[in-house]
Amino acid sequence: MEEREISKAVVKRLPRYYRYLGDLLENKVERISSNELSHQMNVTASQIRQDLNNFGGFGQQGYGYNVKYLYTEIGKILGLDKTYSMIIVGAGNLGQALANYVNFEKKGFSVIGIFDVNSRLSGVAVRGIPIRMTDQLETFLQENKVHIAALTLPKTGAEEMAPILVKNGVKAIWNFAHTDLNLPEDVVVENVHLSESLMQLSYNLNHREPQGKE
Amino acid sequence: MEEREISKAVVKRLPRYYRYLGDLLENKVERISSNELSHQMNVTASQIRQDLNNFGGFGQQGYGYNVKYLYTEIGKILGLDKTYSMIIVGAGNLGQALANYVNFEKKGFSVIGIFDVNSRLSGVAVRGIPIRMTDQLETFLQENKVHIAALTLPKTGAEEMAPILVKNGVKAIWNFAHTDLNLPEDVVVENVHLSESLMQLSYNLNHREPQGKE
DNA sequence: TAGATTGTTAATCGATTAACAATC
DNA sequence: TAGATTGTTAATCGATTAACAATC
Repeated sequence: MEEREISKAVVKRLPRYYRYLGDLLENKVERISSNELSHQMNVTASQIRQDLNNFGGFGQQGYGYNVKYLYTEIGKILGLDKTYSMIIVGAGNLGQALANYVNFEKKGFSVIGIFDVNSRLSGVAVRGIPIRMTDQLETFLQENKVHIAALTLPKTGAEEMAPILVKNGVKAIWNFAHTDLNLPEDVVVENVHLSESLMQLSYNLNHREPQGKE
Repeated sequence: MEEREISKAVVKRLPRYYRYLGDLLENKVERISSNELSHQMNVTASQIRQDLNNFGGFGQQGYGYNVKYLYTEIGKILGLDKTYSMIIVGAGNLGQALANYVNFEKKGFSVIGIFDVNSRLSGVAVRGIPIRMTDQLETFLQENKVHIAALTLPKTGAEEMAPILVKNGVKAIWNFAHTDLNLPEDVVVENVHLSESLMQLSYNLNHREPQGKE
């Protein structure tokens, strides 16, 4: 199970490979060379080969890569051959968007609970999943195995909830709150900071090249 | 206006500095050294100083950085001293979440229109902004200066809409669709690929260190 | 002034790209 | 077999970290 450490940059590229391979698969493309893929994806062929070879030799000299095989293998590397139970803490627009979304987009991530502090949402259902009150969260965690918790609530709420989640065995947090959660090393956190993304856009909008050169 | 090229990595860190400085400001901290900030942010002091010095000397030897001043300056670098008009194309949960969200979170980004193809949403308002039909988009763009367009609609829709936006002068696209938009060089695109973020989380969940070491 | 801490140069580290021998 | 293309080593490039002189 223990390969040498894979860099963050590589891990970040894997889902993109996966997406392109999925598209190729849909278009019934059977095989592809790193060169051809590099043109489609706008990266170097060298990078593709290096990235893949972190995990093994998936190609064949003189042939390239079998699309279906490579797609499946990257899926396995990403853990998409497994299923995960997920809860969403914070049933605002964003939480509800995720609830509607995650199930659709990718099998394997199954939303089994949605929580909120707002009692007006009590009993309201999103995609058949009733919104529960946050004070029932701990009990719920004890009665249900939860792999992933998405935090779609304000900063202070997220900081309060995270340790409770961790205490009750949640090992992965998808954090949409505007804060960096400080959690034990064996808990993985993936941050989605939308306002920081928007600021990057704003930066780039103000610093882009004048349209002179093509 | 033309400094030497700033790397993507640096730009990505700026909003995080901005957030920490904002928090410090709220806590009435007047000055901070790169060393102290580095501890709070879990980065090296060297990196902070290098990053900032891409844009100028904001500190003072023997003193450190004035929090309020640095906060303001980074804000300017990010373009947060300006205002932007924004539209949201795709009025599903995610689009509505953004509409509710962007205004709150950061002044300066003002949502002036929301569009969707679904005629059942016609006339429905989100935060006082009526949802318009997509076939009115082009006219709207001609009548209103739009700086930023958020694309919160499916892949195919996004690929159709993007060129229309660009043709009518939109220079910044916040893309939530699962596709890489191929647009002219003077248009900036910031991608938020949630499913890829979730896959990274899944990867890390499956490859994290066993909890042995602290 | 002495102490602190920046701005900046130099050293190191890591990631990307190039090159090519291995091999299908 | 000859041609294509990988897997992998070596070279380059860029980003991070360390060190320290400048200076408040």
